[in-house]
Amino acid sequence: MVSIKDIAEKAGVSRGTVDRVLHGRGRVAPDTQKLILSLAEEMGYEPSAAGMALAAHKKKIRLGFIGFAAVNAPFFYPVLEAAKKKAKELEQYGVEVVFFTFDLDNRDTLKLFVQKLLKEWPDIQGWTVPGLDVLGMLKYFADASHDEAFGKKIDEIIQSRDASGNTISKPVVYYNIDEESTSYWNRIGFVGCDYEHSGRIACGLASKVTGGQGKVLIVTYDDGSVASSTLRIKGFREEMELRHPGMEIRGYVFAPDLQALIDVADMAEKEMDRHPDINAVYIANPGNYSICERLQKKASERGQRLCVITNDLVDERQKQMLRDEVITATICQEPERQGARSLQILYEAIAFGNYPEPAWEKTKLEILIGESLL
Amino acid sequence: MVSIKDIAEKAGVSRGTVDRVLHGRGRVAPDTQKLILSLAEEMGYEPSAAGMALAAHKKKIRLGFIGFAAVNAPFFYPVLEAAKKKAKELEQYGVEVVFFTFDLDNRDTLKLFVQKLLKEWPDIQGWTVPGLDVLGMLKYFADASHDEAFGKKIDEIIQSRDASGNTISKPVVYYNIDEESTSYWNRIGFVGCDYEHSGRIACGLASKVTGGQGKVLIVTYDDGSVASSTLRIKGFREEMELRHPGMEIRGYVFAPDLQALIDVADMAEKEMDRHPDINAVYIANPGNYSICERLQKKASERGQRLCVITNDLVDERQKQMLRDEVITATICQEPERQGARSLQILYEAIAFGNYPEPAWEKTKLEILIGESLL
DNA sequence: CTGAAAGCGCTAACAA
DNA sequence: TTGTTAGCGCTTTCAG
Repeated sequence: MVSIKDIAEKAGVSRGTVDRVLHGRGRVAPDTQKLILSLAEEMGYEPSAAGMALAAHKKKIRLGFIGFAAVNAPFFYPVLEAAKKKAKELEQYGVEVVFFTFDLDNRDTLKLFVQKLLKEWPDIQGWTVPGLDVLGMLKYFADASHDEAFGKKIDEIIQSRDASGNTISKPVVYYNIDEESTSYWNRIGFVGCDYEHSGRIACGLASKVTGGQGKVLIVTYDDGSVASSTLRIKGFREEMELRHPGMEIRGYVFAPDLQALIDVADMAEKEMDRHPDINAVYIANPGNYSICERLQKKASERGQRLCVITNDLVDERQKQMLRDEVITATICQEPERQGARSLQILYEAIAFGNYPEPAWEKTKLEILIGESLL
Repeated sequence: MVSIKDIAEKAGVSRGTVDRVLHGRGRVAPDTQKLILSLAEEMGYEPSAAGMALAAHKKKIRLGFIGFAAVNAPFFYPVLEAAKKKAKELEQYGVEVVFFTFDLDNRDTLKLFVQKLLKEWPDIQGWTVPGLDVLGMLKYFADASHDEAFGKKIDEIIQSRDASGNTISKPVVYYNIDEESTSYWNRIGFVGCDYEHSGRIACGLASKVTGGQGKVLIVTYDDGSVASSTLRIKGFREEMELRHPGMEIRGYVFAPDLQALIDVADMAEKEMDRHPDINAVYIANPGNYSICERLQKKASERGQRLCVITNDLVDERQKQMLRDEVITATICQEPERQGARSLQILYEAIAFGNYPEPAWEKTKLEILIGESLL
């Protein structure tokens, strides 16, 4: 192992100088610069991760993790758990992670969230957020609460000042959803799946299970405008047209407004009545999975089996449906990795100046069937 | 972050004493011991990973990775690549990894392997091996080559001496296959899949694709005694009997000896002729995948589609078959993780005394279909 | 049984 | 432009 000290000795300069050259900070005489660089090259210098990490302790790094309290967003439960585990790990590197969670359906949690944010933000050096327009939501919340003080603060939260007093945006890593439009902060990376690809895989599965003759009902638990499910459906359609000529889409059920969410299953049953040849259902985002049981029942009354494809693996009930073949397969997107890697990437950026390349770290799209579970 | 120094100051002792208590090395007065332990507890002491890693630099850790040169064992290519990547990473922690690879079909590589082993083994502090009886194979090789000197050395290779001069076995982490019978070395962990579970998943897939009515031909590219495929087949059968009453196994093709390997595809075709209702083939270990094309052709002559399940993802040709639906699905076992984690576990054991718990780190069993690839 | 001290590799503040 | 130095947290050796 060749260290900075070795190079310094061989070059007849101090360790500080070598450090400056290697990191391009501060001015160094061109000759020594060249000497040191070539020396580093030929001696095969590799920085010591342990040394760097130890030195980074002095930075007293604090990161903020913004996420959903998992009560009404079960998908985010494993994300949050994994983030907490990673936080414990980072603690061993002298890093503190502050968790800011809220539940969109619960104004109290939002209020607490805002209070905590107001208290803690100044010395948080970087953020991890679930690619939604969190700041926009907060602004909306501030308006709705007539909380002008908070409304004004929001922009500051993501900013810090550099040595010369200029404001600079703090680094932010997105997870789960990549929202490029929220460009008001310094997005350095994204950890999440390729939703279109997810839809293609769903189509492939449905095709194989139906012998290439799938007649498909598509169901989404949203108003049809949510990025994740529209992208999945796009992928599904494209794959179908490209490679599965025997398949057709028979219907598309979604909830035009929030109230209608409870009617989704009814609407889906009606579609099945209208199209008796439907033999596959694609549920493009997590929701109330009791729909699977209802549709499967309808199919069995006809003496058929239904291919049901879902996404993610959110609770024990869904797992049981997989085991019972009520759900044929579910496509997952490594939620644990989304929580863990987003924090890790942020840490490495702040501690060592390592910016992720490429910025999009794609999570695997895993196919799970009943037999995958234990 | 509370450090050993903080505890030492509060307890009015030196850092050395705290260290001794925390690691149970050396004798410490019972009172101070208690004091320090309670102090550590209440102050919430967590050891700093960076500090430990930096201090571990002094150990000059050298690890040995034993594996197959990937020429005739394509499964091991990604394993080896991942191990090399991990080795680069560990290099940044002051660790050197020495690679010892050989090709069982090539005596020259074996000879080189042995020479390197003889030269390097004394200061290698731990090993990573592909759970096969590598030492047994080497003994066999030594006998066959009349290389007595080497034959005698073999046992020493995995041993070192402790302070008092006693021989102790060096820690060894297995990957891919867990061979508990090779108990002559100190196996501290294993990274690999659950082969029985792999078979269960294969059965579940075949069932879903055949509407629960699969008539299955099982093919293995070995003499029927290799652990990985026999376990997979066991899992397949068990799952079938337990949960898929409509399925049946129609035939079982394997190669009684090495010569017969080239006849496997012929034998399989014959089985398909004998049982015209065969609609699924399970190829229980990697081999010559041209068999898939031949059997698929036979099926299409009958106007049928065949469900073909394979294991692992070894080359471009197999990938193309997946895309073309010649292979319906393949079940993978995270080869990259096997290479990377086995080294990481070994490092943490030697550097920090962290022994893996549980000893078996199970890799995921991933289902890949054509649409999973790009 | 305990303390003192050096050192692992790197960084950053300060002095020259 | 460069050198010096202290320090990040932990381990280990050497004295006592």
